[in-house]
Amino acid sequence: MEAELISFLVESVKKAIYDGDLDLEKVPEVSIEVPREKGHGDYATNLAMVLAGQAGMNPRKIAEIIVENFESDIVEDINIAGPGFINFKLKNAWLWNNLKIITKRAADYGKIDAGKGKRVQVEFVSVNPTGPLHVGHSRGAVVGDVTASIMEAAGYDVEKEYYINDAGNQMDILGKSTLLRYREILGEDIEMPEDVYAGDYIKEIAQDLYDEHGAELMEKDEEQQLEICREYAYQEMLADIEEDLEEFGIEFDNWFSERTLHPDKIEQAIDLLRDKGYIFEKEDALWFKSTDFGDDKDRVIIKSDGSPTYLAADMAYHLDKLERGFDKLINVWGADHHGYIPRMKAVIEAFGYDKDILEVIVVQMVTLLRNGKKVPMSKRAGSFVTMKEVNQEVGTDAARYYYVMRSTDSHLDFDLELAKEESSNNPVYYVQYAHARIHSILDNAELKADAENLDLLTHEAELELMKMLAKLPEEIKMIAESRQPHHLTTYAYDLATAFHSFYNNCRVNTDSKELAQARLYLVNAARQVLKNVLTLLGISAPEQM
RNA sequence: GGGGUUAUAGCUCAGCUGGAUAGAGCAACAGAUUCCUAAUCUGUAGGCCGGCGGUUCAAAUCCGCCUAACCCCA
Repeated sequence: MEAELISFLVESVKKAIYDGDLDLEKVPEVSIEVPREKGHGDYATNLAMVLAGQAGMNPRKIAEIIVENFESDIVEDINIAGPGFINFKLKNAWLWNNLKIITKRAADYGKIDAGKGKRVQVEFVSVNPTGPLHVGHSRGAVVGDVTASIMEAAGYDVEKEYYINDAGNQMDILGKSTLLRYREILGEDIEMPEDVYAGDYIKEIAQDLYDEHGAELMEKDEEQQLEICREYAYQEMLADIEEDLEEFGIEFDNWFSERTLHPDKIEQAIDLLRDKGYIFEKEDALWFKSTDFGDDKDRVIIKSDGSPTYLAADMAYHLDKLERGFDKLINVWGADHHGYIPRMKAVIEAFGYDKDILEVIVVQMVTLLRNGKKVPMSKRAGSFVTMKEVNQEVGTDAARYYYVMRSTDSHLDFDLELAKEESSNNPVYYVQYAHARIHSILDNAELKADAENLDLLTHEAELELMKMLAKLPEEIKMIAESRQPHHLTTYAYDLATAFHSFYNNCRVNTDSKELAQARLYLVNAARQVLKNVLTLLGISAPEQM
């Protein structure tokens, strides 16, 4: 819709320039918005005000010229208001026709080709497999998942990836932690040191290990014991993570193991940078000269003991991503990693790519509250609430909605008790209820939906609903471009509001056959759009509640 | 000490590239269903958009400084 209006406007301006009414070099970027005030029409543009400077005329005069030259078959009324706004009122016929488009495209309605098939990788969650996913990870998981879905709907070729940090010291600690618990099960009196994972899940892993292998580990030397424990715990942890995510409706196209980078890929990445002159030696360590690319200091990549740093592996990993030919790499990171962005951008640039290929969505922290009180969480201390626990407590639909409903820039307070107590006021139920209500209407209908008399749909509430339905493609475009999935929950809510208002104003199954059939057609289109939006959010669309 | 994010109604938050009278939910108050699900709808009230400067025809939005909270780094 916006695109059509813009092209009509551009035509109008071109014509005015050609006729000599406007003195402009070229037609500028035209933007269109939906005015806050309904009285201002369906759409509006500030084009005349933007042009005022370069054309050297007052905005209202320019607006008059544009309006005089404006021709369009979808606009009912066009007028000038305020300091120079041009307001448009659409013909209802356009809205009626859009219902047919929705019906025809069905599950594909809302999909657009703005992404033009560009290949985008979204990497998210990527939690170390040393413990279960906790509530702090959930938000990034949902944000990444929904962002990926929306970008796919916007016409990008999207791949979702999980990077498994399965190499490095934390894996050895995992092995050590498991071994100590295992020996405890065998009857040893163990005092847990500070530098191990203390969570109860380690005990469970150790118990499983014992159930499978009995005491046979003790016959091996300590190095072997540690390795067996490490690998056993790793596999169990990873399986748990995959299961938790799957239950949360999150599936990845690719699970990338850090181990596949050691040591060859890492060496290759370093060699590449060394050839380009970005590697130097100092104090027995190997450094990456990231300050050449705007980082505030250079970074160690190989420590003096010869072991690679996290950054070394991340370099190799991102080189691998770049070589896979993605046009855009989107990483979803927690706010505690934001300081990592400049050095990763430096890495991308050092490899010879545009640093803007990498885009990081920084997701602010989640504070879990219970009865208004902060739940303290520390992975090391073993006191944390898992993703699974929260999802079981409030339900995955509500959990997903809550995690994605706020701007990623804002901190999120998630009160469990509130989420449960207020479940009847939960926005997610409000949206789902609209969907269920439509099914109820359709179940009760004795007639079949028919597009024959859509021109009977002229009630204010009907027009509002149809306009809301027509907005979905524009919403998808805006959300995909801004990477701000929370806007989709706002849209879902507004759409539900438009429907509930319609429901209370217009009876669908009425005595008038023609009107009933037209309204059934409208209601079915609304059902489809609600369903499409909920699907993008990964939330179920119940037919009964 | 340096950096990031946030600050908007009593509470939780929207406000897309600067635009017309700053919006929604919850809470409060007043109403609505002989009829498709009242988990709904309609209305009222509630604001120095953290503070001070600056840019602009126009600032909640952009820039600078200050304050507070959270998070990173030293």
